[in-house]
Amino acid sequence: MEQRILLIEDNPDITRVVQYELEQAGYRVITAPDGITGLTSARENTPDLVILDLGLPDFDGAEVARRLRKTSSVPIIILTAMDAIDRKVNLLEAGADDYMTKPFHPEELVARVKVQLRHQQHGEVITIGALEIHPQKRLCSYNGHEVRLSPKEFDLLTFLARQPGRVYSRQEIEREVWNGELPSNSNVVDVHMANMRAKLRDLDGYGVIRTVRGIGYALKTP
Amino acid sequence: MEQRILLIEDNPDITRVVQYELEQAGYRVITAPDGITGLTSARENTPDLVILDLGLPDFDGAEVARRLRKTSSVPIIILTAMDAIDRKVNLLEAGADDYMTKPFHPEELVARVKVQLRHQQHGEVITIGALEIHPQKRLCSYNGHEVRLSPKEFDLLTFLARQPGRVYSRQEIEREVWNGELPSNSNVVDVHMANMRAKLRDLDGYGVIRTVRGIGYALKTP
DNA sequence: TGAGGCCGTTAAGGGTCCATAAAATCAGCC
DNA sequence: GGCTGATTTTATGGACCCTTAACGGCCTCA
Repeated sequence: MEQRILLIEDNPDITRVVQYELEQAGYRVITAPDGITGLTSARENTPDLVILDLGLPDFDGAEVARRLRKTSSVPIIILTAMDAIDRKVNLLEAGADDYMTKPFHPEELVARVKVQLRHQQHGEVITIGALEIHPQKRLCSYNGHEVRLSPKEFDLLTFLARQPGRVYSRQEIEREVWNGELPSNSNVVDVHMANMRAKLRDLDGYGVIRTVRGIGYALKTP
Repeated sequence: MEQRILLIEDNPDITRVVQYELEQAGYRVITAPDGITGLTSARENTPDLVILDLGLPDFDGAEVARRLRKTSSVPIIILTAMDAIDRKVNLLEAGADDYMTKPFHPEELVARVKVQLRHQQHGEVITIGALEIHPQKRLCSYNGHEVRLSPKEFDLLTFLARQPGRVYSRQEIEREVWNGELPSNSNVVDVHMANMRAKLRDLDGYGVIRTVRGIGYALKTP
């Protein structure tokens, strides 16, 4: 299926060139001249990727990126002037996946678009030893065998997998996975850990989850 | 085979010029002076491409595009006055593939027609295991046997097929397939899934659609 | 070695979410 | 204007999951 790219850019010259290059590469391009229009269009057209200029007439680009991120995980590529490059950390933090400084070669932009879409296509995979987690697909496998996890179990394991080896306290886990809404004497976390361990045990996944007495839990690194 | 182009345009002058150019380029041209006639003609003649004027005497052009799209994915090129250009996003949303602002050079229109027909020619096919989807023809088959899907069902399946395996939330599905216009407690999505599953079940297409409790639906990858 | 906390395990209750059928509404077509 | 099929709503039953609570084991420190 034809992939759609939303280009949010106020400069008509840049818009025209970029649009042409992208269409030559086989993408459908939707354009918006300012942040408001762009956000609306993103909601209506659900593009596969967004290219966003920082210097928009109405909004700060980072603000637009942040708002996009609130409702979607669409990849975002930022266009920025050379002198604004020191804010790149902020951009990546705001949810941008890549950035380019003006002036740039349109072909390079196309190349980066392809990279982002390929990432998106394959979907992130977290690998920890024999354990594989596909957050997009919500699938998990051990040694190539599927592990059927319940929703909470999957969230829990994915959370631990964010930093394998690091010990997370029950409080941290409850805050992230349960949004902090649990009675103080609940042992739900323990129960879920036990259930996951049982499922992994059936696949020789002994000791994937490590208990640190008095502190919390962690995933064992290979 | 000679390709047929349906031209829906109320201005006889434009009609004559465009028809001449297209016939010179080797296409067969069918004309219609208003929306009703155009829609009827589209059904009867199954053209390979439709050129549609926005300013029709009876209907809004976007409305005509939407109706065409309900039963066919024939490429649509919109003709619009310059001052209506800001509605272009709406047009693309309504299902238009391209647009031209009046006045235009007839040769440019012919060029765009060629581009659209070339895209069409390639006849993209999405294959997921034994499941095949032809977005242009709006046909779907399993193990070589045709699956008769309703328009909404087809849109739904095609949407899931954009990234096979990835889980889409009901919200995402409603945004894309229903344009986000659904009461918050509706379960239409579920019902359509059930109906599709029933149709696929008749062809041994067991378990093509995966339910992810608490999240949404996904297509199973082979 | 014994007490006290901490953790593992289990099973049952209650609740949420989903599948399905059937009824109701809508839209296109003759 | 009625007919047909598509779409949506409503209702019900069932599957699955989360949580609670109770108990037993193990570790640790006196």
